[in-house]
Amino acid sequence: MNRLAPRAEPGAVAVARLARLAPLDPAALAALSGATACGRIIGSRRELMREGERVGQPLLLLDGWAGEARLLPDGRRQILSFLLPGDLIGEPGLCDATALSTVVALTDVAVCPAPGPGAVPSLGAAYAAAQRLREACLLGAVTRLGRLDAQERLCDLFLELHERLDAAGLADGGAFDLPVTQEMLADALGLTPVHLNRTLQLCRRQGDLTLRSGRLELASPVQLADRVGRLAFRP
Amino acid sequence: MNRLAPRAEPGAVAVARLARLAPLDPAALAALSGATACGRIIGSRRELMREGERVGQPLLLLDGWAGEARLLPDGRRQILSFLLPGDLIGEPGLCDATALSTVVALTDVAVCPAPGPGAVPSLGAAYAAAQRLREACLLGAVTRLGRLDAQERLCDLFLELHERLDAAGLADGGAFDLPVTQEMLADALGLTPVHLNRTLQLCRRQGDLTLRSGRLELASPVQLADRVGRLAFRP
DNA sequence: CGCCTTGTTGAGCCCTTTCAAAGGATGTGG
DNA sequence: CCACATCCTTTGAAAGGGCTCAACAAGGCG
Repeated sequence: MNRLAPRAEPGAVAVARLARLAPLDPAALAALSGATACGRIIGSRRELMREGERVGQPLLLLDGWAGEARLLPDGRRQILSFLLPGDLIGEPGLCDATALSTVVALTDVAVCPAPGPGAVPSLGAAYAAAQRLREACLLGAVTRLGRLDAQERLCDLFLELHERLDAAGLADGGAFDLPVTQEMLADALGLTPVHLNRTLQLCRRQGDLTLRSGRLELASPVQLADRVGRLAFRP
Repeated sequence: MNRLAPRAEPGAVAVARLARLAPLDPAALAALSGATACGRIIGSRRELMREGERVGQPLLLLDGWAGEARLLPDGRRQILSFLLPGDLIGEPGLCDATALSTVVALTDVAVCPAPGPGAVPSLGAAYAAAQRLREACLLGAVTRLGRLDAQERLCDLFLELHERLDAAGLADGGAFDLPVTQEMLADALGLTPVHLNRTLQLCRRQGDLTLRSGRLELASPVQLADRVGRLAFRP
């Protein structure tokens, strides 16, 4: 089930993504390469963190996708954000707090402990930038769910993922791997799987995208962004 | 229009709310009382910050309500969060960044510059706690908009406001002032004003609340929280 | 007292959900 | 290498929640 293809450099993309958020000095790079060496694989559907429990060691996601979610007592689920390679799970520097959300591995996933920002200021800057980016995405999610219709939501989410994956070097033009089920997308977009599927087909028929065997291609990201009124995040 | 009743102590509730987030030492209290002395009034509907522009001096909201919003090109509006007395507008310590959202005064509002956390660690701790609370509310908003129906959304929002106002000493049992129009509530809940109104009546008929002339009373906050499956935030 | 914003109500339509079932993939075991 | 099981995707039909349009009542404020 979504087995991870072993990469040449386990944490290379994650480190590259952090480095793009803030320039990393040798000390930061050393701390990171020490950490990525301790990576471990966690199976799909496993929980990395549970809402209400103490957050443990903050982690750095090296490979695979995870999801931050809230679970309602009656079984409904809302995915708050997708976590991509290079994203943090839990806030470094904030220990001993209770988790605000549950984090689940959506695919098999590789993680390593996130080095504390303690003695490495450039790493702290990267973490701060990541936190800020996360907030921008959360605000985007609120707007998406509150004021966009199904088709706009879907396109807006795909555009966000494209931006983020592109920043990690994981996008190829308008195309990228989308290793999640339609049900997960539906849980992120506040839709039912059935309606998500229909919306997807609508987008396909309009020529906005193709999605086959876990690979998504956006016909024209910029044009699409303009059409759904998405304003890119510029830090 | 929603004129501010002058208070004996302009920033007392704001300071009290911050103090409840983290114990404030004398240095922090001094910095705050210096700042609150510089408070100024800003009229309803005025913008305090605009998305995409540089954030200016971070502010502390002393009195009145503001709203953090995103505006779509076609006129739709999503209120991301309500800002209450004691809330921060802009992040202290993060200067020279572009704003991620637009902040509007929803009523007449009193603000003062937020003292930088620089030399006062206990103030920094309070700011960090505030930031964390803000994140919890954002996650709550995503879940609300994504997975709750109209009635659940409304009750959940009222419960959040009650919790937050209660922490500021601005709630009286299950009752508090709600100085916003139904249109603003609708913009926060991703509903149309018309449907918000009907939902409100439904809640009234069920005996969950009364709302007259800007004052809301929740019949039984705990019971209601249990019914809509809201889990209180416990730091 | 009259204007203007806000709140309320009605009717019909549309987007999204629900329920149900049939195809397609994918992986496992024989 | 095929058969089977399981998960995921796709499609249909009908119901429902929320939206739109429109008009009217009700307050505040000048």
